[in-house]
Amino acid sequence: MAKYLNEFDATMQMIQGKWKIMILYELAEAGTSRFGKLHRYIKNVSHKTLANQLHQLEEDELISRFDFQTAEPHVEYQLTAKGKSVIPLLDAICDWGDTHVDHALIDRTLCDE
Amino acid sequence: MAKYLNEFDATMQMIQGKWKIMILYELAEAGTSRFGKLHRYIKNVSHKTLANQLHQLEEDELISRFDFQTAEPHVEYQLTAKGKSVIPLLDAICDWGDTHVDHALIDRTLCDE
DNA sequence: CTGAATCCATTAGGATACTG
DNA sequence: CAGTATCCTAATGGATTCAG
Repeated sequence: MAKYLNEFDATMQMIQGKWKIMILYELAEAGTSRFGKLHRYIKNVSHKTLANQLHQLEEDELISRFDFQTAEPHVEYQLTAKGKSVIPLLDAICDWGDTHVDHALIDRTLCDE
Repeated sequence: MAKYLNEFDATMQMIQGKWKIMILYELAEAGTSRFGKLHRYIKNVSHKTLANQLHQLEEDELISRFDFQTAEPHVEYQLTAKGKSVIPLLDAICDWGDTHVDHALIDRTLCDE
């Protein structure tokens, strides 16, 4: 059981972060994306914070980063196998919220898009 | 999709907290427990923090609190139906970690019991 | 375009002491 | 026993600026 608790914490560490789910979902949909594209897609995220969250996701091996090494900087991000495997778990968390969370409480801050 | 993201955040809010999973798992096993018993079961948690987390879980309606109103203070906590429904989700998070998290990284801080 | 560095506000959680 | 109040530290994330 103590073993499981550590794995719970480790998993939570990987997926918690204000914008991580949006990054993961966007990469799951688009397949691949660049820093600027993610920044435009995820409105309201600060430049620094997006860089931080991408770096954490990369450290946890949920996403991979490929630098094209051209004169004009060009970096692409995509899900790793591990990253793809976590998507159904995120879906499960959303689904539980869908049926158990009071919707009146969460209709306040829809992404302004 | 934005809808789902809000439900993800709402769910994460409910289950994130350093000791919440231990509280929920203990109540799931024991059925009911008192403040002091939880404090003895969950080693290392501070008095104040345990009180905080119990209060949050109660606000989110994952647990219920019954005060016996006797001379000698006596309060019992137990899972609500909503609280019971979240246990399989917590299990799913643990299970994902079990198969996808590097065990070398999490064997450091087993609960010292 | 990508990203690192600095400064700042907010929050979670621990230590401790106090109340009924 | 159960809970509250105060003080303190560490970590998260935003605003902004600098660099390659």
